[in-house]
Amino acid sequence: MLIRRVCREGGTVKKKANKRQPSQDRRERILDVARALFEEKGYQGTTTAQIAAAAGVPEGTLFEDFRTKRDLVFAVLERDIEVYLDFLELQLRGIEGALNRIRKFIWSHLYTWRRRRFIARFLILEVRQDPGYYQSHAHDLMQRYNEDLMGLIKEGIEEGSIRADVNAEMVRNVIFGGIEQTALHWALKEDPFDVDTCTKELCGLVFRAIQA
Amino acid sequence: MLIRRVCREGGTVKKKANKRQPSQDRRERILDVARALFEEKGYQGTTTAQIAAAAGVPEGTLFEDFRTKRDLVFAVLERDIEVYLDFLELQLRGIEGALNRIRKFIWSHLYTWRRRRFIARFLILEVRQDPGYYQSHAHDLMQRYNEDLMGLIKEGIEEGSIRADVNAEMVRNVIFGGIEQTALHWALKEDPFDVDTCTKELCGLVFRAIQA
Amino acid sequence: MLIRRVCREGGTVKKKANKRQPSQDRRERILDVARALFEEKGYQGTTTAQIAAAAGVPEGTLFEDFRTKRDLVFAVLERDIEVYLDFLELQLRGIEGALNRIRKFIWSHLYTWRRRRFIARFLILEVRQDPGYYQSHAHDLMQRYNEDLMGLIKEGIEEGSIRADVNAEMVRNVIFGGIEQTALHWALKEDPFDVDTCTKELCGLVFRAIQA
Amino acid sequence: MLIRRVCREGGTVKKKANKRQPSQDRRERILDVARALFEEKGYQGTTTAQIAAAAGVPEGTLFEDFRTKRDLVFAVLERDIEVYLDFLELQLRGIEGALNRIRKFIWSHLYTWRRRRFIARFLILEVRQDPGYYQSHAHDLMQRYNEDLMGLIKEGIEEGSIRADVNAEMVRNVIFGGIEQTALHWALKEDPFDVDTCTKELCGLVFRAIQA
DNA sequence: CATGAATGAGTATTCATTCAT
DNA sequence: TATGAATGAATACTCATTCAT
Repeated sequence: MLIRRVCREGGTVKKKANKRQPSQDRRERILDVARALFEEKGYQGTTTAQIAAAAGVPEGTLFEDFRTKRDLVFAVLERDIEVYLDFLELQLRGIEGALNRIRKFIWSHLYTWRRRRFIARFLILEVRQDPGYYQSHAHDLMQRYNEDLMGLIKEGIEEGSIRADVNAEMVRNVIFGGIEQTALHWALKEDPFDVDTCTKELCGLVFRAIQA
Repeated sequence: MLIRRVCREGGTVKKKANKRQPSQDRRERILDVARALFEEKGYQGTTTAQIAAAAGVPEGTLFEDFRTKRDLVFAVLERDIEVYLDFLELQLRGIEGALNRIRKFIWSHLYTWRRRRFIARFLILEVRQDPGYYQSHAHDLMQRYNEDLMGLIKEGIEEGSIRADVNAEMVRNVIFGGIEQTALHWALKEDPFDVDTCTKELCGLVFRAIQA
Repeated sequence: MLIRRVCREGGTVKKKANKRQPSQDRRERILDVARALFEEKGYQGTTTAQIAAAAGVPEGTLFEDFRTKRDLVFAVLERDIEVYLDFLELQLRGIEGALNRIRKFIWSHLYTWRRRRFIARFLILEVRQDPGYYQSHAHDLMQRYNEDLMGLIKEGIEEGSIRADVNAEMVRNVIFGGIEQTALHWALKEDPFDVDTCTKELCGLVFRAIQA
Repeated sequence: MLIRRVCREGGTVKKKANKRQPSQDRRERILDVARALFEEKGYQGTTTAQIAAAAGVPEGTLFEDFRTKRDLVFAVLERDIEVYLDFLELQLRGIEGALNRIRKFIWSHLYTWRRRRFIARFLILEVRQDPGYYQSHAHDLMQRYNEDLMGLIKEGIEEGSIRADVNAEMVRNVIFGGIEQTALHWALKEDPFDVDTCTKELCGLVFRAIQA
């Protein structure tokens, strides 16, 4: 079965002289354009060929940096989430009181989703359907994030600033749900929201509900 | 308000009343099996061939009743939403007081999503990415549904049962968001929720936040 | 994940008015051109696109008639082998004596391979590497064919026309091997052989070796 | 005749004697692992990356020693065939009589194929399809090998030990064919054959056919 | 000479939709 | 109106080979 090769070898394959690409930049560039394209057209709607073209790399290179297309999305997500979690951690430093920390948590979340529509869209709409997501590092990060909020709620209960009779899970649902609805309207309709105002309003409602 | 439902109540729900009966049955059958398959394997994961086979109709027939596969999903959604809205309207009859009506609204929503995982999954995860959705009748129905809740909230403010200083939009966000988070955990993890308990907990939180 | 479809649906896809193709003819035509191409360029060297183009059918049609490319080769082989076995059976009728029957067997084999280079090439060179071959109907047929020759040899021993001390397996090896070498030189070098002469010479040698 | 071998015997077998040693080792190592991999997974089934990795050389190095992957297979073949021809030449020394020499020829052939399944498999199944093979040194060697057997047959005719009326070509076909069939069953089915027994049986048949 | 990252051409198969009957 | 065979566009991934260092 040597035939196929034979055919290819018939003519010498000459291409334009290629220049090397600094590898690290390249990976970042791919992640950047992939995020933009995924944001614009969804996961299924974006082809690896499009990503490669937009990043100015040959298609084969994509698969050197990322084993599969799916690995690529997860890599985009992970990078963004990690940046966000670092940011969040910094934001929460030096803030006292569970409620104040929850307020900051909400603010940071809205602030980030506002700037990175990609995270909102993919976390809410795309990856949830992918069973692989639940084994991914991105999911781990989100789990921890989730637990962070649960932790803050319980902290509040312990320190007495949050009523002991609230159901922490439902509180989390309401907070995440409120954020998600707010962000979603924007993510889908391009109807931008004001982070400070939304934070104030969401906290206004939620705190009145849970304050001791 | 929910008036529009009332209007359509006079006649039986027949869209193309002149179509001969076998066709009508067939259409329903297709919608039924399509819903089941979409629920099980998602939109992309379900082929028109599978739907046709399961419905016992030739593949070409699908495209007589529905111009495209996308139209078919939307039709499934529309039918379910319409059934739901009829149900909701009935549930709300004879209930006095905005808060009581909102409670019933939440309960109905959770109750229905619990029984029709398809609506939850597709409304939250699939159709939102489809620009066509925003022109579809399904979206119109959801819009009006949305406005219904807004109406109830404003009603409450007017009748004095809800604080005048709440932001109605954010209240709606918190309510829908809370519902969605609750339903989502279930839709994705098969972790069933109890409708009555969840209603009670969600209302407990929300009402404490908005009660005058 | 409705996006991809959406994109495709954007423009109406209009093609040249297609004419129907009588299905049975088509299958045969595909088998014919596939045989020719496989013969010319081997299995790996032939693409499904080439086969489809040569047969004048759209590529998708190939996969309606044959589930996979591999199924297609086996189908070509099976058809040819079946035709050959029918032919052989007819040739052997009314011939008395194991040696005479073996001579006819050899002659038929050479005669057919001479006309159907494809069988020679694929049976000797290509399918043997394919594990799937050993489960295929084509292989079953060849097995039976093999056993037929072994049967004739044993028959000869029983009737006393073949020496009892020969190793039947090696006799078969020598016969098939002799045929194969003869056919192979031709199959590869386009150096045609004369069926009658080769039969005479091969039988001359072999019979002198095995005759009682 | 086998004379040519004798000529090369004076010096050790060094082709590019001026090459520095490490390169020579490397080349051998590559040939060794390539043979093992080709044997195990066939030509198409083996990637140059795998070969490079197994040989512990960078991929680029492969293409310094061998212009293409195809050149590499041929090189493996050539080396094995050369080793075999040297071996054969040695085996035939001091044997008198064409039939005795042919017997040794057959034995050596079977003995070698038995130990180097690679040669059997590639010569019978893979390279024959490659038009490049017929220009390769490996093919030259096999041609000469072929002619060697033809020479022995003619020798036998001249010395009167082989009947003058046999067709030398068909004798060769029967001998090679018999060997190939025997080896093939083993190469494909892992059904090992006994070299001495097979030699005896094959010679038993063939000699009875051609003995004067 | 040696390297190994970069390259991009190449390919089997699926499936929504059409349209000749 | 109903059919279902026919259609062909669309797509992720591999791997032999090159060439800048």
